[in-house]
Amino acid sequence: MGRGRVQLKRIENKINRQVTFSKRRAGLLKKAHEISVLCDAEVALIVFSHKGKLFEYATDSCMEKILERYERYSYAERQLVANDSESQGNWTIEYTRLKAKIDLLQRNYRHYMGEDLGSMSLKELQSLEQQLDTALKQIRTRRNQLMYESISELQKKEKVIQEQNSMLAKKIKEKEKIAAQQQAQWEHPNHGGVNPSFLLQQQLPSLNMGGNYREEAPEMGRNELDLTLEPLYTCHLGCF
Amino acid sequence: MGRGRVQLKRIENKINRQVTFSKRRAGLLKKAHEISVLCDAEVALIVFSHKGKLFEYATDSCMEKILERYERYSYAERQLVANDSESQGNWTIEYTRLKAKIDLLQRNYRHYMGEDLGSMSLKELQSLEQQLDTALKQIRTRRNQLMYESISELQKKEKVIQEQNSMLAKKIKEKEKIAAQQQAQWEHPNHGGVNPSFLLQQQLPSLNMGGNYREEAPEMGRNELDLTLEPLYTCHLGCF
DNA sequence: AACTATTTATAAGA
DNA sequence: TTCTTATAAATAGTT
Repeated sequence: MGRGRVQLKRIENKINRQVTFSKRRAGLLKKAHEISVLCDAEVALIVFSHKGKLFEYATDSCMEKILERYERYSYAERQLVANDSESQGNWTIEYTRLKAKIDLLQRNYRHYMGEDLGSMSLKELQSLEQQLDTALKQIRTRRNQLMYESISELQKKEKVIQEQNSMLAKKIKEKEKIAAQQQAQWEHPNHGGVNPSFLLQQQLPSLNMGGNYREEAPEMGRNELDLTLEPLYTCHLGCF
Repeated sequence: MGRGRVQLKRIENKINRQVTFSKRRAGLLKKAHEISVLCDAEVALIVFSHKGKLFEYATDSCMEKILERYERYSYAERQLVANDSESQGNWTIEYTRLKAKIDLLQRNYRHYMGEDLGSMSLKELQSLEQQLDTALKQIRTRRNQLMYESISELQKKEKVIQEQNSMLAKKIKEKEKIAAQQQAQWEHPNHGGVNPSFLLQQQLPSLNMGGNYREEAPEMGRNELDLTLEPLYTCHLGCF
């Protein structure tokens, strides 16, 4: 249906295939829905694109129910509701089925680990290779995403801490000012006398050093260092 | 599509509904197959008629495989369903154990497919990445090995066939020589007379043509062509 | 089941 | 991706 007769074989052009997939997928889902409504049928449609993306349609949006029904139909023996009298008979079958499932999964898993490849055909190998390649890409994308997230979180933290630091710096500056004023007041009234500000004079240089550090803080890259300064300041300030 | 626009609602007339179902079902299955082939997609289609009859299509006739893949995709929902049915049930411990095993395997498997990576830490992702990378390398090694094996086998075959060809060529050359000698013997004794070699003279040109082909044979790339010549030669030789 | 008038789907092009 | 359009396909109603 379209401007040319179509060959029933894989479309080699990638772009073309993608476009056709997009269109036909829409058509297929629509038709599935139509037959479901018009004819009162129960339809389940699952489509995985070449790239592995999932598209699905299910009557009444109840895929699991239909798949259950399908399984029941395929494995007539299967019964989920187990009454004690009935369950005994079905048990063996169910058990066998599960074991088979495990076997299949383990085999697949081994293949995904690059083991036990001897039994695979060239075609299977190529398919596996492509799938793994895709998976690896996805994993790397996810890893990068995680790393970026981690980085931006660290940057946020850095910002917060820097703000804290500059706030603390401001506080200390004010305290210094007050301290200087107090010193001036004390020094002028009692010339040449021994006074209690002796202790304060000893402490001032260390406070000034702290002041210098504070000015530099906003340009610092390592927040941990700044953080360790905080209790020191608090301690000094606590002396006043 | 048809002689009237169609309302998207259940067809009440039973006969009509049945006929429409039949027609549309065929169309739907066909389209499912087409998108699968054209776009290299994996399709599973399940249709239960109103009466409960099952119709299905699956890419590569492997419904279970596709359903497995689907289940892996919609893992979270499946988990809920599983928990529900487990809580109501008389399941034995063994059954639960097997199911747990399957869950674990499927989780790992999903990770190997590059799906459901959200729950993994950076460290886990890096480990997975490395493992997959290793697996991929092994798979590619195995694939290359298979291809080399295939190539060397073909080369062996080619050699055998070429030897066969040159043997046949030799045979024909000898036969020609004998034929030429016989002709010479017949022509000399009866000068100008009509003789039975008339028939042979007619055949010689075709034999020479065959001879020319034989000379080229060792340089030919396609053995099949040479093989088809074999019965022809045999036939000509049979005339002597 | 076949036929055919129409409606739909869609391939190709923009 | 989305729109348009020419054409192939699907199919509703009929025989």
